Amino acid sequence: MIQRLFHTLSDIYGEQHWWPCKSGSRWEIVAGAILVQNTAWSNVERALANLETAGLMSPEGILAAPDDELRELIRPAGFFRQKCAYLKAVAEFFIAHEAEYLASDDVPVLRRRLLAVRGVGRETADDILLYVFKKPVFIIDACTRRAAERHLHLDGRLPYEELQRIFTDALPPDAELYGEYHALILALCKDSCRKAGCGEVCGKIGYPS
DNA sequence: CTCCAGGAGTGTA
DNA sequence: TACACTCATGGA
Repeated sequence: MIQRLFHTLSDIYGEQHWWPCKSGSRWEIVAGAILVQNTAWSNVERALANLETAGLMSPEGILAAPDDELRELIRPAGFFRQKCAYLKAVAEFFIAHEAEYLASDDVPVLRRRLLAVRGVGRETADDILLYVFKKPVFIIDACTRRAAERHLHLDGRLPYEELQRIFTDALPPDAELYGEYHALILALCKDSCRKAGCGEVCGKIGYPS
């Protein structure tokens, strides 16, 4: 079921080539992962563009910027007071451990340590492990839970790691595959399937009409 | 106008 | 463990 859904989505939406930011630098992905928390990506793009224009698209730049200035730059992404503090905490961690995270493959340990950083919860930690450091970690977000419920007949309210294990048990540990799958699920999420009058897409997937 | 988007932290029972 | 609450902007 899980593999079939992937191939169906892949046929419909094609290659997604994520993470969607312009430079694709590791830090830009980290910053995006923090800024996108409970926020539309269109708002994150403005904040990232502001950081770029201000010359602060680096962990060192984030740490050097006064809170007042940083908050103004990221304001479009919402929750700017929290996210200002989160970005600084993650910047410090990133500077200290980037090389180590590139070298190590001990995913459970890397994940635990990321979760100890202020502002990094399960989903953000997995965003970073997968898209920044290319570790085979499957991301569970609100869209994944909805897709799991509607198209895989799973309980979307299952605990994070439990739902995650269901996906990883059904798939080979391939970071490329996990990244595509997550991107495809978000493509599905933005599509019409969660609205009334679901069209051709839902028919192919088997969404009950 | 209301609703909500690729969450996380804190407090309560 | 399981909820309720807070944080904030911009688009539909």
